[in-house]
Amino acid sequence: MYDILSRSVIFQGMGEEEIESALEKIVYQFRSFEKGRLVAQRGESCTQLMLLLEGSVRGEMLDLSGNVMKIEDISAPRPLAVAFVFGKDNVYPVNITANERVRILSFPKASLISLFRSEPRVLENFLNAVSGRAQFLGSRLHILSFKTLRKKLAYFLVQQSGGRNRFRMSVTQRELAEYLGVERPSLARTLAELKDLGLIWTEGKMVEIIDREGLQITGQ
Amino acid sequence: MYDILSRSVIFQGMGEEEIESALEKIVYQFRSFEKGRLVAQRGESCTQLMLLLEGSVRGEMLDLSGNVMKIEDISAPRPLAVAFVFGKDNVYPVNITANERVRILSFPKASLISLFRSEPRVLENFLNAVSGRAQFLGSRLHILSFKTLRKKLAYFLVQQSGGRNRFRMSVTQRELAEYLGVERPSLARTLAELKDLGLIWTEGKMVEIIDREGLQITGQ
DNA sequence: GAATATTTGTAACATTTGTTACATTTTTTC
DNA sequence: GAAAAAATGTAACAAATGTTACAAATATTC
Repeated sequence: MYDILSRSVIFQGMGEEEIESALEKIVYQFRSFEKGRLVAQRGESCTQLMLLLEGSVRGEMLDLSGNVMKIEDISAPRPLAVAFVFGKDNVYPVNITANERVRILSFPKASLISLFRSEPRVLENFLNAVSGRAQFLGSRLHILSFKTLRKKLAYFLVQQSGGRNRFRMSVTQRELAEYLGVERPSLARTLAELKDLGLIWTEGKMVEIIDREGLQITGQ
Repeated sequence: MYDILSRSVIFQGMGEEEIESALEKIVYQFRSFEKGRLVAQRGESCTQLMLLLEGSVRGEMLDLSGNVMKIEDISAPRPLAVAFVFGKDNVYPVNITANERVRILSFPKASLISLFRSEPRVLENFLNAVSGRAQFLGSRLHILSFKTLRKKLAYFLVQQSGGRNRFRMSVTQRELAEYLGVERPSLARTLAELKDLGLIWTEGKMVEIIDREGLQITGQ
């Protein structure tokens, strides 16, 4: 188990013995859920940091008409809901459901705080995790704040390129469409427009940015 | 100054003398910026926690075509970029510009960490601030993930109502439209649709939810 | 309370995106 | 490497949203 923990964002940078001795001093709990079971329910108060040891879960919300909207997938060894242990609204924002059999290590908030005291590395890791979460959400929000799909896509491509002129798309069109909040055919259409305009060139998953400035200006 | 700090999210819950003696032990810096000056530039690395003592700043990005897009306004005594002191990408995501003359208290990351050690309350406050930021962004993202404006608006109204059937809108249509990422006339049109459907009733800024379930189901 | 600024309601039309469907290509599985 | 599954390209049409403009209502300022 300690090998899994040492690869998690919360305990990274610590040796297995170090983790073991740190955990001896605090209270924590093992929990297992079978496939399809509810790990946490929307609105339920979040008083523990949960760390996935094995398996994966999905966050999803459902409206009154019964539609399920998948928000996110989380796999071991990631923590669940790092941003909801602290802060004002200590309730899960979505239902969390087991995709398969999962094993979870669960730390009450008090244990977490005492870990912060005894292990500065855990505190730093936790701060990094929550901050990273906020950064990720901020960057998603940023891209969604563009009003037209062409702008969203242009911004995404420039960001994805990381300054290089040729790069490989790391996601499928379907995934990218979901990320940008549009339908897949709409994305394909806009991608074709950028190609027709001579701003980019693509072959399979390879993308070449031909006119970087034009790409950034496109759509005003 | 200590009175301002005691009202900030970072030092709240601490008395003025307590704050004063905590600050005596660490390094920090005062800075001032005139109206219109750049407080921090996009891409610049963020190594300090900045706390607005006076005035307000705005976060904005600009693309190569020179268009300015306002992201957010921040007023004293709020901290700037709490989520960028820690985490992987320690760079400002946007330009931060002074709206008027501002005074800022600036804590290097090392000072912050030593504050965390000596003042558990500051640590807790900081954790709450970053978590709160992630929660805020997550909830905005959540609302933007609805594909149609009618769903976004319905969700917003249900959320805003807080369970009550009559409530006062706390924002103008223009602000709400910006929040939802749509144009103001589009919002007004959709609001009128919800009224025509008999789901809500409005007069001035007062809103009454007539058919809560219908509102939640609307638009599937 | 008169003058001014801001907000709201609404309309016509342009543009963008969604929807559905299907053929083709690429990747994965066995 | 053949078969199956997934991903991609594209088209026609429907629906939603943007754009622009203006009048009416409301709030703010002096």
